[in-house]
Amino acid sequence: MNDATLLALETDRLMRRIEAQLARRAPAIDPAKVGPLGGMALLTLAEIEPAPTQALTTRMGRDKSQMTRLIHMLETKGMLTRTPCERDGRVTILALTPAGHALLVEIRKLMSEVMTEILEPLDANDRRRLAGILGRL
Amino acid sequence: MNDATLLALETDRLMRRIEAQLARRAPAIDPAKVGPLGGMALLTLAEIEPAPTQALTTRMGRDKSQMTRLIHMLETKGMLTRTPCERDGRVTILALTPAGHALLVEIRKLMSEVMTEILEPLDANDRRRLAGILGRL
DNA sequence: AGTATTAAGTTGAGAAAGTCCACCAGTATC
DNA sequence: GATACTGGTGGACTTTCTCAACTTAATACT
Repeated sequence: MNDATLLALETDRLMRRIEAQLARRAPAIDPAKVGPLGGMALLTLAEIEPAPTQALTTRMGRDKSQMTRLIHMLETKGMLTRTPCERDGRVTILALTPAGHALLVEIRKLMSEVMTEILEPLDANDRRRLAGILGRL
Repeated sequence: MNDATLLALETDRLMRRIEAQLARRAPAIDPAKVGPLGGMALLTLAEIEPAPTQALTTRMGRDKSQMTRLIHMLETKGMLTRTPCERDGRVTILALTPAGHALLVEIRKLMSEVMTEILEPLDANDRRRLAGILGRL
């Protein structure tokens, strides 16, 4: 077995575990039913808010049409606002609403519970290293 | 932003990049159209072959019904064989066929191309560390 | 032995996620 | 001002995922 290949498989496994854990506990904190992808979008948006759709799209690595629909869903649920950009008539700027921020608090709490459980076999050094490495990729 | 949360987002981003790169180049080497998930399954099976369906299922972290269908697809394409277990009448043992192994050679080649590209910003030490850490998770 | 659980695998149905393509409306280029 | 490009939208479709019901086989109970 090739090293690089193994690495890809293990990354996939890790991601699946994270998603499974989240799915198991998410119902409790997701009354608005934004779904896992919606949650990801909110988390990602929080990093760069306010930002044009395009920025969120590339950051999440998803198709733009998928993003359009996701964003509209989040807008109708009151989690974010879409305001047209003044400088460029094509772009719309996304920003979280207070409700969006409130939901994020819950999502982050959940996420950190899940991650501490999953990262449990790692010591503090490993965690720092992992974070550093992922940051560079 | 919480560290653990960031880590999950970055893992997702990484996985998406891997998948996107694979999808971009896969058509060339996938005349049998096993698809990305099929490729993953073959790679994973290669690690543990011969193995019962259940082992592959848990290793891939997917739902068993999904796995049933995926495996049947791979069987009809001649990539693996399903033989009933003698000891336990419930389980079926999966094994790669020569065609499966042949396809795997291509998949691995592709995978390692993609991964060297993606891991390019890391030096050898980081790669070893990352592999070690993922192995422990 | 005879019933009750539990486990492996299959099937159905439907939701969620992802992909591909054509399109419109602004913007930039020349 | 015609042309190409970019951000975002919508339609149609495939793949992946999930949930629940069911079959058959093994195990546990007592």
